[in-house]
Amino acid sequence: MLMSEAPRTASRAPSTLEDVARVAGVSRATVSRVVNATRNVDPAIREAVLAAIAATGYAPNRAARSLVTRRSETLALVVSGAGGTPDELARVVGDPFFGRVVAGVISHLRPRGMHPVLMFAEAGETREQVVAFLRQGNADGALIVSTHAQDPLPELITSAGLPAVLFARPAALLPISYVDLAHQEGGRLAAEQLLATGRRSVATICGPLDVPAAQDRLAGFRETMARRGHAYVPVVEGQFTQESGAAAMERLLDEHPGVDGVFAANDLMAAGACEVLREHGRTVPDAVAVVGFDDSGAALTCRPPLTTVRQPVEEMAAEMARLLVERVEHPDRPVASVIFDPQLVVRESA
Amino acid sequence: MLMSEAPRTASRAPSTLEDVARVAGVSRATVSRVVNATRNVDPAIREAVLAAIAATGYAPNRAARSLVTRRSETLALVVSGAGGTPDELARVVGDPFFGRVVAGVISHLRPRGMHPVLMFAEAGETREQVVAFLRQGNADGALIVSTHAQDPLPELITSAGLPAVLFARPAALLPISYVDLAHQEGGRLAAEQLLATGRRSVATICGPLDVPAAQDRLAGFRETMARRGHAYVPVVEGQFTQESGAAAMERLLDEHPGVDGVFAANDLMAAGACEVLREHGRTVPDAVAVVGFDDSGAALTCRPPLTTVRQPVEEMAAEMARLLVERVEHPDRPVASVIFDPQLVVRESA
DNA sequence: ACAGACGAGGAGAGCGCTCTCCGCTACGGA
DNA sequence: TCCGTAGCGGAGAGCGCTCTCCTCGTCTGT
Repeated sequence: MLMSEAPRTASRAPSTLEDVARVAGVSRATVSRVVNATRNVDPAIREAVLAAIAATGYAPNRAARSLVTRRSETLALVVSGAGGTPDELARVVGDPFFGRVVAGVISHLRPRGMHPVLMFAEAGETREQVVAFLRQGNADGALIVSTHAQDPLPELITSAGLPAVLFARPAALLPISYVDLAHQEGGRLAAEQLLATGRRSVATICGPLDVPAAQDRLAGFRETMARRGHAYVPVVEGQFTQESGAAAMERLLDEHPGVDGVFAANDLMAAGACEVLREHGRTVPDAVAVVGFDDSGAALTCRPPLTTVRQPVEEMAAEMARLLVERVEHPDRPVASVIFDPQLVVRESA
Repeated sequence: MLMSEAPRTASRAPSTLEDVARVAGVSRATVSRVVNATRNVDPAIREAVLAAIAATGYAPNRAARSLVTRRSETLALVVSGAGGTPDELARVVGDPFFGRVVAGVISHLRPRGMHPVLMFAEAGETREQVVAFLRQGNADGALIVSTHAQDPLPELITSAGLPAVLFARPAALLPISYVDLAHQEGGRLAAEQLLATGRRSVATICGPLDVPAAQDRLAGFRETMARRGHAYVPVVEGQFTQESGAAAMERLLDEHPGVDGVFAANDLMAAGACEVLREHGRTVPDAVAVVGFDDSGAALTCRPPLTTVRQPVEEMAAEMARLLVERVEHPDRPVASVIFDPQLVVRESA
């Protein structure tokens, strides 16, 4: 192929409905009806229109359509609370959790010919940008994944009257739809797995206690342990990072040397714990069993591979998309929430 | 906050330019000029308009604007060649490489108030969707990251006359802009590191040889080795997967038991090689040094952490965005390419 | 003091599409 | 035979914005 004159499938001026109508010898309205399959059209005319569309290489102009339908057929996927630097961004985006969210969202949107716009909001101003973006009609609604519990974005979106669905219940009471996991149930699964493998001295590394999900995981874990006769369970708080998990494990070994089972509120902390245990010569799972949470990539790369509590993230994300599309189409319906059940994935660590 | 009557920052009918004009007592044109800072406007009038905008809660309608400007102020970020199932999607999106690309793109786009639309194209039909999406004016251009060398999307886009920038040089000669890495230089860095650590019997696990990048890495590696007196270097071809890296290492150990240094053309294969070496009781780096390529997450989770050749992915992605924006604004300028230099990251494996 | 130039606001024509009417034809029942 | 009705195509009015003129007022130069 020569560099200079590339073949022009699309010629200079893109063709319009008017052009197609002229070629097909019908009115704009009829072409529109064929394009949108909006009313019965005589088969012969339909064919003629289709031929004209092919001949002219017509592609409907989305801006013109949006202008009258007041719909962009686009959703925003907002990661809120992410840091602004490329490094932090890369960390968030590179997180397998994010990948699973995107995959779930896409799986619902793609069959509908929709594609998400990716946005990241952190400092005050970028949150306003998100709201402005939606208010300008760039997107019909927002799928919001907050990395922090106290994220103000849901409130902003709600008070602007824009459709949105959250991943995880908002910290404050808000008239907004969300999907979430039965975190307590996840804590219960972890407890039962540890007890089932015969552990007698069990501790837990919980997540930051201002995060509702971390609270719930801990509560479910504790309650189940208590119900099985373990009234006291040592708890150390981590920050959902591998380092904090390692530090917590050090402390646990220090204060409770006899520990033989650990539930970490996410896989990253569990991986940190495993590393510390190995350094201390405690084999996993023989000396100490470890259960993680999330079933992230860390669960697989960890040695040994982690037994963990899996969130059906893809399904949850797909449900978010479903809820949002539904809300965009029927703004009058009440907000809804869907809670998913976690699942225990047994690998080698417990 | 009550669930029923949320405060309406944006009232029912969004206000238009017309509304603002009426409130400010000026014409639509003047308001437009203020909004777009397109011409000098009398300070007093300007203030009045600004006040009216605040009072009405006006947000410009993007569809209407796009209709006349023929610009969507949106770019598509296309991952082409990705699998269609949620699992495969999650794998691609969860790849730290993708995260770094997104971070780089965002870092350039966000200051300009632009946000990328995420699209995945795999089978034939979804590629057409991407083209249709662009032709409808949903996005002004495409940033394309192909996972396979023989991806037909660049050709499709080019022949439709749509602006696009590729990550990595296209396999076929195409009038299209791209950014790429000096892969040969990367191969050279790997060779020199292995030689610098005193390795005498060096082999390489190269990537699929239909991928230009794999060829270049191999060529750069070989040439440097040859120049340093190592005329023959055993080569085993891998498929850029951890399994293929492991298999290649097995074969290398079998055919060349004396090997004491290995350059794997990506980190995943290097990780596979490390695992096999460990199983065979060869310590890394003492018995065998291993150098990877990419500096992906695998380089860090690998035991020992990999010495590897890093691509400045964020910068490359940002440059892609820059090139594309430039091309959208000046379609008549010739296509351009920018080649980045790799960097050796020394960790523990070599 | 007057002509010319310049600067700034207003009027109005669309951008390409959807959607509500309206009109025409064909057909069925009384 | 005639009217009611269903079905389908056409006409035309915007959707909210930008942008090109046009007009008018003011400022400069002689």
